[in-house]
Amino acid sequence: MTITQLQYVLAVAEHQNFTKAAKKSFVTQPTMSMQIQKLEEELDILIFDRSKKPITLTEIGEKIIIQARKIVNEANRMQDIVDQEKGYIGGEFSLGIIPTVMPTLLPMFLKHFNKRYPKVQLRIEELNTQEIISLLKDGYLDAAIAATPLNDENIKELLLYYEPFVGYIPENHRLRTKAKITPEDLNLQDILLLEDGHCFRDNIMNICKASRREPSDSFQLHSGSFETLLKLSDEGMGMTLLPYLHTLDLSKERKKNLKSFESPQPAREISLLYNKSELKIQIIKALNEVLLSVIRGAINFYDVKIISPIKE
Amino acid sequence: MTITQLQYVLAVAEHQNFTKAAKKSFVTQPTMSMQIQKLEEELDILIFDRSKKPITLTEIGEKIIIQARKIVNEANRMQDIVDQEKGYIGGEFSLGIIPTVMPTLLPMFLKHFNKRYPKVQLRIEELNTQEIISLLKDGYLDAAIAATPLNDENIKELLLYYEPFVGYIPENHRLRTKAKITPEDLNLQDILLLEDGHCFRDNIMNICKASRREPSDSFQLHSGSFETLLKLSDEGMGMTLLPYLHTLDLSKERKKNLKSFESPQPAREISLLYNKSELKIQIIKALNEVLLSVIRGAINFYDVKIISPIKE
DNA sequence: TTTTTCAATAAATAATATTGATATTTGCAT
DNA sequence: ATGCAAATATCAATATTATTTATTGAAAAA
Repeated sequence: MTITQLQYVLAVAEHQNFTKAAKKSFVTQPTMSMQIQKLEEELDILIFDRSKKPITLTEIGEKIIIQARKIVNEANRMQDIVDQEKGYIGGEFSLGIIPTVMPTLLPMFLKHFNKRYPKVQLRIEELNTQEIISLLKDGYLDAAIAATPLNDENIKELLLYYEPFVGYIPENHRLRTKAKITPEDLNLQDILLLEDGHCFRDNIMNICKASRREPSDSFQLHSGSFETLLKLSDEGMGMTLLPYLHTLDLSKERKKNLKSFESPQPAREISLLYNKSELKIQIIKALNEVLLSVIRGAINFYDVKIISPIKE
Repeated sequence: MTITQLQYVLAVAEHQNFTKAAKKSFVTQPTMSMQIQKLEEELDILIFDRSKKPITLTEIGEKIIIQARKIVNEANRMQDIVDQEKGYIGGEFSLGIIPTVMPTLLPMFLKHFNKRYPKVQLRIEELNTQEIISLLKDGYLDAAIAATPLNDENIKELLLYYEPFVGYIPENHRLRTKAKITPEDLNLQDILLLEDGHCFRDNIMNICKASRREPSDSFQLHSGSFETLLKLSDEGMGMTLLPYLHTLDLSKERKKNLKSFESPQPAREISLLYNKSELKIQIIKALNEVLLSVIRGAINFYDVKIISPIKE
């Protein structure tokens, strides 16, 4: 059994197709077939059920790839250990970020990070929390930025910042006259929400739940971007809630509609996440440092009340 | 990097000698040298410091072998997974046993186990608790039998039995007239003990400590075998304590000198130990079953007080 | 049926591990 | 110092193994 064979098995399991797996592994298809056959022969079992289209894993094959992934991950970690010892920070690094953090945080740190660690090739992807959890566990992502706590024992969290929610209240709204708002003021009926799948939506549902209001199935407009919500709100369709960093680059006009919560402000917790296996931990630490240094200037809240990002 | 190369590195790290490592790995010395050089070149570091005699690991080499051991262990586990799936119980299995358990337990279960699992090649070694802990962690032992609890998070324990301590009181001893003895009766001054390193010695020290007597540095005779202690005791040199299973095959004469403790009897806890990585878990489970079935007939105590095997 | 897709097979080749023979180094004793 | 012994490195030859190109075979799609 060789590490290469295990990588081939993982590739086929991923693509469910020998030819594609071969391409992705930069070898020819016969190489794939033969090496996997050799491994199957050595273990004296069938890993793949080739009778089905597309190819599937056999029952034992499922267990084989879990173990194969472990071995390959540990093997990759060897280079990590050497790099760390040498103080070398470089290589490919893939980072997932949730949509509601992406546009505000990315411009703040990307340039800094690239400048300080030019040998790290960042691949950044916008993903929702569920995707992030699953991809982190499978080792397809090296780290991610999302709302926490997740309470997942396989994923470690490094706290980045607390980001309060800020109300965006259009003219003529019932809350317009209040100086500060409270969770009890909120009514899910007239809050414009992002579409399902965004944890920010769940955050807000949890604020409202915390104030003991029942969520309802009435007609709600859901959108994937805050810009849309803001426009709808400007049209008088209701209020909405924004994460603090999003409020910084609103127009003067729109800033007049902002209304913050009474202290302790409800806030979301944003953290850097990574797999407990600590693969590429030295890059993760570098990333964390850069993020913290960038954030320190922009955001600084202590008296906040953390709202869980999990659907409750 | 290949798994074979990692195995070679582990072999050299173990033997501190390329030539011996090569022999043990069934290859020639040039193979050793070249493959390890190749790995060192690929990682661009030196794993071994060849200037010292015997060869030592470099600072980074220490970290390399820890990771190498992980990878090789996980790789070995692959065959395990397949075996388990097939219900196959076989292969080499190395078991450590503490000296004070070895002679009584081994004859009881070895024949049964061999008969039931003829394809398992048991390699049994007599080791003290400290050696067992260290070898289990390093993966040189697949399992071990020792006194517990160890409270080591890397080692799992399967309880086998509780074995009470029994007093062996020669004629004319001050305790001879008592029907049953208590921990408070004991005085470390006149108890014959096994030599240092045996956990059974520590067990007894802990009984005495539990009865609030100070251990002393007076002249004590220490031996490695109970037979010696018994002979000395017969000569009137003092009393001693035996584990229950050892009392079963004493001569009629000697059995007259036995005196048990008042309930709850102080007892040691004997368990089957294995690494938390659960390598060869199916053999461990098989071993546990056989041990339990054999012990069930011989020993059966519930109202006992467990004495820690750890030096306190 | 014909075409397309995809994995298996065969034979040739390239890459790599291993070996036996030998050189080099180091420590140690004379 | 000199020679010896023990151990690792090096070299060239060989065996083994992975990979490739070309082709076949089987199953699904047109």
